[in-house]
Amino acid sequence: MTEVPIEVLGDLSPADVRLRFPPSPTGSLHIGNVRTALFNWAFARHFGGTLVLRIEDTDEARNTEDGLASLLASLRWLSIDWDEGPEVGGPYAPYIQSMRLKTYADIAARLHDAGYAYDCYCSQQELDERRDRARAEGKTSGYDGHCRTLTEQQVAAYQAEGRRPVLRFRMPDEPVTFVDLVRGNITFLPEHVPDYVLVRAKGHPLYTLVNPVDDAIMQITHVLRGEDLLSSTPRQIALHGALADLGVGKRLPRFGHLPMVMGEGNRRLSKRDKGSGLAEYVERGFLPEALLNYLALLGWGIAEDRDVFTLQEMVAAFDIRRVNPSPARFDLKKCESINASHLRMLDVDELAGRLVPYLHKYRLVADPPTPEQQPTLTKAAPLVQERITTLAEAVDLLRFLFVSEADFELDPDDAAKALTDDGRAVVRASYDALSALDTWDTAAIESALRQALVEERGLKPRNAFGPVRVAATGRRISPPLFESLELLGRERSLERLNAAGR
RNA sequence: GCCCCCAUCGUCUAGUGGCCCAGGACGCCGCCCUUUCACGGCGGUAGCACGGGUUCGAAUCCCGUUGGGGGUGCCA
Repeated sequence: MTEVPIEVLGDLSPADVRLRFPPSPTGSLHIGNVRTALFNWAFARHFGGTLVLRIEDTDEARNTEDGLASLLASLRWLSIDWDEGPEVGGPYAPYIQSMRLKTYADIAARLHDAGYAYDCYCSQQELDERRDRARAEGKTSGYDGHCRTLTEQQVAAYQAEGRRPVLRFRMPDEPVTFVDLVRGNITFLPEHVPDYVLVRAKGHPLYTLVNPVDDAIMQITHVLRGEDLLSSTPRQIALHGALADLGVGKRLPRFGHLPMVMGEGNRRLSKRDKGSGLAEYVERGFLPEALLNYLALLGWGIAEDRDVFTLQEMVAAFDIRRVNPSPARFDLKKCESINASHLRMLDVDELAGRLVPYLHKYRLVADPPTPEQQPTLTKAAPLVQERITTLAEAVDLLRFLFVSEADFELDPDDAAKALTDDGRAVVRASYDALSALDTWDTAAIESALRQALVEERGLKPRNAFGPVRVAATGRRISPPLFESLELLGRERSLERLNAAGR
């Protein structure tokens, strides 16, 4: 009834807040990781604290060649910036774990010497057998503590067999309770949190060691991560305790576990799902600020009646305690809608600029646009602004303006439907009317076409302008016709009408 | 199996004991606007998982059930 309010800062001053985003450089950023990065970033920026980017590449099997470069590029595209990390340095450099192996080895040795961790000689097979048995008996599966208290003779015997030990953390025999920043109080009993491996038999440090160790060393104050890591939190808290005794790290970070991002149905959004990779969104022409806006909505909201906001607004309003703990499904339709809203919020020059790479991809404009292309693009941008959901959609809408006459072609399907015998007659009439014009602007074009087609020939606007649209733009779907003709210019317009009217 | 987390329209959510026979957004449907496609405007569709408590009063608190998610690795 009287729930204890969750303390976000405690006695920490806002500017001392330190968060981290610790991705593995495994290639394209996953959409779930983007969400995690965003929340950590927003939290740090909200308090004016520090965001650390740390590269967790100790699992060499998962790393890809240019993973780091593309990771950094992705974060930059998103405009998620970091205060310490690769390329910017910082007091705890290096921030790439494969360059910190010595540190981990030292700490592992100290943990071992102080008795916080012990050598475990159990073979994989023995582990599996005992685990299966425990499970069959309805007990917690996980390490059973077999090597916790080995005698010297037993150790000698194992070594004589040629066994190489792993380093295993000795979990304290007491419950672990912590206040999750999004879920409140959570308790784990010791019998449910078995001892776990810190270092492989080959001497290779595991995530279970390096992640908390670096959090401690780097003075991380708040850890925001996916709910999939909730069950491993008691282990990390126990490790932090041991590290503190060794003089590593000053304070236990506070943890907040973000809801999972789900894909279609009830599955976690996985790398294999369509729409799970950031690259797809870049390619389709989502705006980074819109994607981030949508991702924020998965678990967080800025206000009751509002779901479109800027990053600045998010930073100002962000409160981890207001994050919803239940899993959220990624809804592409809503994401597109948010993107469309952001597209409409852009000022025209900005939009024109953002369109360039997409038009350039199809060689419709140069990047940057030529002096001849720029004015057309600037005038065309507002014509598509309310018609597109993603930047890439503008390509088909604007192609007719930038394509060379030699490459211009009519969509066969649209031409067949619009340029019938009647349709071509309409086009011829429009050609006659427009070629008589001495001013070439939207108003003059509109009145000439209305006069010739609607009034004189008695056509419905729909039937009158349809064939003209296809003749001039090549498609039945286009920006507004009269504006389009003006932008196309007199010469090219008449040429196309003439060609299509025949 | 065992442990942890979660539970309001199809989806994301507002709601922290009376303001809620539950509000917003996306989607969907209809109408209006309209030179196409859109934008915009208006209207509609649809939900508190179930069962017990507590209380004058419960979507809101408690317990249970059911359902979903996560974990249970010499992955992270």
